[in-house]
Amino acid sequence: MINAYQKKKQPDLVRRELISAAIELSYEKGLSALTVQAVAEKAGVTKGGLLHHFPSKQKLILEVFYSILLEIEAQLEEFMSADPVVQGRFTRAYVRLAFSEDFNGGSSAWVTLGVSIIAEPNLRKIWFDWLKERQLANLETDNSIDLSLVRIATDGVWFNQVDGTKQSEGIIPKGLEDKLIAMTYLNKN
Amino acid sequence: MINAYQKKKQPDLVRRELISAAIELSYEKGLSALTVQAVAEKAGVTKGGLLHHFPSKQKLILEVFYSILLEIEAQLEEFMSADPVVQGRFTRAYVRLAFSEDFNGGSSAWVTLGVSIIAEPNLRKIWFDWLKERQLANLETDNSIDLSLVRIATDGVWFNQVDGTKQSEGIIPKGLEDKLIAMTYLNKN
DNA sequence: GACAAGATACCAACCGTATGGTATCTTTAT
DNA sequence: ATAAAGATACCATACGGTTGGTATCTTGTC
Repeated sequence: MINAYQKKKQPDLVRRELISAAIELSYEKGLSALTVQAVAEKAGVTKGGLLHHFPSKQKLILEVFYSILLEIEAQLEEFMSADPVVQGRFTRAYVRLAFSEDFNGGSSAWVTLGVSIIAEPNLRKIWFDWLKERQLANLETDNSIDLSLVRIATDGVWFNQVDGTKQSEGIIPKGLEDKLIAMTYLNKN
Repeated sequence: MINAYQKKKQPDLVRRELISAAIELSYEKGLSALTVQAVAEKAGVTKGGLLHHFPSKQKLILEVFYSILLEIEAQLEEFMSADPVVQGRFTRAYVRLAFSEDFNGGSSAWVTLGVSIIAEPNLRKIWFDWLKERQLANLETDNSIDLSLVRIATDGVWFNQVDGTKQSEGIIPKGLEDKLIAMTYLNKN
């Protein structure tokens, strides 16, 4: 038996591995199955190894949450800067993000984690604070009631996608993305 | 000291008390704080007492979930039968429910529990199955893409209301309910 | 209407387990 | 050599659930 100590050390990789393990676990088995043991195992590390990187479970979950927020933020930026029209481009980015493959599909992981995590009051606050702040930052280009409607509908899309099964396709009609995007170009109602 | 055994027995009341205790707890402290101990205490009963009514924690949560579904169903029925226009009335009831006082406000409890519970894969399935079924039942009156959009937007409203703070008023614009209701009367797009 | 007798409601104490966390060790990297 | 990465062993606790007991409620019988 080869000694487990003799693995090559790749701390950053392990860290990332731990975070995605946490995401996947919470997606597959629910938040209640998110034990440090299970996360560590899934990442191919022992509990001690995990706790070396994250001082507590709370901190782990927090970091997972922030990493998701960061990725969302990055993708939003990307969509926004690719959009030639200024008016409503934050809202459009929001829509496109919800329908993007990275967001649902195979790695729908962090969609679910987002929802799961909103079940926890402290994380809930972080999320809504973030959302509010992003909204304020884009007040000048995305402030109509119609754009609000689109964004809220997008939350609904997001929410319905949590259901991993193909069933959501029955709930979210084909062509909804286009319709929502189109709505962002109509100013005034 | 009076013996605790000598209290009057009110099984039905205690049962209800336990269910609302579970709802409130999950709302205030998150799903992770939902221990049988805490629920029992909040309901003024011992753990043994709780487990007499509900054979397991799982069963308790399930019953809580079903009780919420039942109430939602009842309120939907009420809204629908009060609606003179047939076309789109399921969708309108859905909208009105999301904005109703019973649904958020003081007893926003079960809103949150709804979301919390969706974090649990097994309950998630029940929810989406129910939703799908309701949708099929109202296929003839509520089948356009526009109505789908309204319903999905309503999910978004619901979702944003989970944030208990007054902040949600910044996200959900005044007059959105009227707008959504109005949208249900436009057939064809 | 009284009363036995079973059923129901609930309490108090306990149990096994699994979990988050700590302490300490070995190995690798610099 | 020193620090970081990670393993192993261990601990205290809190959790879900069980058990056995004690009240109260309900029902059936006379």
